[in-house]
Amino acid sequence: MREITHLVARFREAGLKITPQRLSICHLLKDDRTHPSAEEIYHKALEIHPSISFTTVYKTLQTLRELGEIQELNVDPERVHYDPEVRDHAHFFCQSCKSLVDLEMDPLNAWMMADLFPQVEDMEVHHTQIHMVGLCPKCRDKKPEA
Amino acid sequence: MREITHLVARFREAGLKITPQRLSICHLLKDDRTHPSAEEIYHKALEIHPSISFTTVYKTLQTLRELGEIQELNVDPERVHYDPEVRDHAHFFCQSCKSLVDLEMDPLNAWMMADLFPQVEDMEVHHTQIHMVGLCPKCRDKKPEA
DNA sequence: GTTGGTGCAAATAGTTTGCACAGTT
DNA sequence: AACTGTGCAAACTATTTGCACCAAC
Repeated sequence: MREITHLVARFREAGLKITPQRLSICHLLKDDRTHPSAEEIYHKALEIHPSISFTTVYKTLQTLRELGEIQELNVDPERVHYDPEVRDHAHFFCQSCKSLVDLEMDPLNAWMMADLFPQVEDMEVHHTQIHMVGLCPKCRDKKPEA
Repeated sequence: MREITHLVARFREAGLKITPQRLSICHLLKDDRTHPSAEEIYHKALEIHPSISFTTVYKTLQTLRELGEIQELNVDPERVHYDPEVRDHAHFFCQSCKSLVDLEMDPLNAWMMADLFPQVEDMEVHHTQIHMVGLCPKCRDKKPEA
């Protein structure tokens, strides 16, 4: 997700209006590395706009996704999470505490990915999601099993 | 997913009963490389057991997942898909026709994955999902854009 | 006979939409 | 003024559960 000024320009180009709600949602997303769900973004937005609706949040997220400014993550079977970082990178999802953290991937490796899967030569790949699922250190220690 | 005889043994060990419905679902899954959804499996099962319920299919899928005989794929935001192949491998999901195909990955590369993400050393990784999302050759040609 | 399974129907929850009014341009 | 965005409420859909009866063991 790019600078707010850039987002504003993109909204204008697309004939979309700049509303306080949208701006707030953009600001909220920009600094959030926690991969929030729509619901979580809605609750944070409520603190700024006590009368904002979930619908507005939802539609804004759709808009930002269509503009390619955020990406949706489908790791958590229970809900979609949103990520302001659109460059391909990996994620670790903890099945216990549901936390979702970035896994850095150096550009060289990212570039190598396509080579690992020669079959995708025929496909038009829009994005790649690499998800590791399991238990984070905290949750692993909580459940010592036996 | 292993041989049916092996599955039967595992059911017994776990104190689970061998019912015709379960056996049929296992057979259906075993030969299916299309990554069906629960609904699709249900419809195939209906042809064998005209009175089978979605609930039974659903619960059997849960059981097989708990036994580690199948894995759930979270690529399609609209529904969960099931895969009888539990070894780590990648998938390509077509956003247009919703097809989901396997991307082979040689064992060496699979093994390398962990090295690409040093951060996961602290995590207990249960499984890895690599998803490439975009358009398959057919759908790409259908939408020539401009 | 005991225990777990099946199937029906209803509940749950995340997501999506229709529409009237309000705000941006 | 024109047109898009907002917010409410309702619809939708995949998923999950409670429970009475049935079947495997």
